[in-house]
Amino acid sequence: MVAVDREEHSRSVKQKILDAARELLVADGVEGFSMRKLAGKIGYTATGIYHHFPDKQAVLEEVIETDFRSLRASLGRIGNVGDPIDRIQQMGMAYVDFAIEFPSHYQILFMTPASLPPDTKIVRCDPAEDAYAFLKQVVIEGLALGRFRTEFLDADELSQIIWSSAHGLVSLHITKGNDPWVPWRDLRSVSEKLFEALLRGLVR
Amino acid sequence: MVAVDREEHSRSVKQKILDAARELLVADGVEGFSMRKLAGKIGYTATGIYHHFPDKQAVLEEVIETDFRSLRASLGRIGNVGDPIDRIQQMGMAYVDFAIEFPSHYQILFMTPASLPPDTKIVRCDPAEDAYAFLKQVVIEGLALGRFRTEFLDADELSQIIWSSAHGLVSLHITKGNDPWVPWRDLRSVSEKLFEALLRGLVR
DNA sequence: CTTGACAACCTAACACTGTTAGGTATAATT
DNA sequence: AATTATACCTAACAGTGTTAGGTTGTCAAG
Repeated sequence: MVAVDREEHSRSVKQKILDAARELLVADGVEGFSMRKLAGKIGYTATGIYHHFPDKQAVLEEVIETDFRSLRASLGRIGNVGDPIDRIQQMGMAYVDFAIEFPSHYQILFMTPASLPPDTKIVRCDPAEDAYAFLKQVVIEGLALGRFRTEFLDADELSQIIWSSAHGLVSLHITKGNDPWVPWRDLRSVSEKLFEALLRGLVR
Repeated sequence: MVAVDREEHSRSVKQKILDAARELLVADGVEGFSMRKLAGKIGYTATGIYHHFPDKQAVLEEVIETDFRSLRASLGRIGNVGDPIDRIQQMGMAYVDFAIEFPSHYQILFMTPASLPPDTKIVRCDPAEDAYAFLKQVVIEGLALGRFRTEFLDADELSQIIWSSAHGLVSLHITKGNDPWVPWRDLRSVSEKLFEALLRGLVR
């Protein structure tokens, strides 16, 4: 076995870990995800994983980063042409669809506080950051076209308003979706109505 | 020491635990809250607390229930008179103010999935449920007065839309409030603008 | 006044968690 | 053939919530 084979093998082990991690995350959720369980799924001991990943967070981040590409693709597919307001609505729906497809991913990405901020030096790039940038860019276009009411001048303020609405719906569904005292309506259809109403209230 | 004194003492111990729990929750957050730390604050051992509370969740619930009364009072102060749309806006702001004042409480109440639902028999009454009921009642009034657009007929759908918007803002602030890549605007002023825009898009 | 009961608290322990230190065997390189 | 490094292991640490069982001290009853 030569060095290149060795690297290849290490890469395949890493991939095996990631696949098992995704499976475990989907099956057992964020709370049920543990290094020992993950290791058990591939016949390893928990410490064995630390030869391929620095820590638990790194494993989860890599799983999430991979699956997050589907949202990136959806957002990219919406493109740069057409009415910015329409595109914001479409982006919102893509965002909701991602949360529906990967609720545990979403939970880690958007519902878990980042550990204390002294990570400032090496910025583990955050997919959430990209999604925000995507939205803000379209908001800026809308502002340039004068599509918003005159009291809205700040792209960050507008982005935060829109992002919050989408996040509120999906995060409540994730945390309270099984509580019997909320007669939940279909998430997608409510989302559409929410975006329509909100944007109607935002545009000029 | 007679029986009544004994009860009184037990109650004061219970109160001491609750006070320490509130302090610990505010200081160290949800993640930093542990039974051993809580016990340490009052010179007890962790197990000692279990003679006054069945488990950790019960301690937190009682702390939260107490402080939640301030939101209940605010919502009650808004009353049953006046324009329902105006009242919804006021309720939203009261909700936001509660989240600002008690972020850790809010995190437990609205951002943590209730443990598996077989609690169906003995319903530990959930303050979140009350808040939702408050909102829904005013939404129903608005519906009765024909204040909403004709496509909105369902009080639950409307309530969920409005609740989501409020929740999205405050929950993102709590989880991502320290992330440097979001230039957060003032939560209260953004909230006001969000509610105005959303309600403008909802009303007839 | 003694006995029994009960409350309130303790120490130990269990089953977990993420993570680190240190050892071992196997494979690749010199 | 000797050395080095990889990939894995066991054991352990410091936590977590929680339970079992023992030790007080104060109460109520005989």
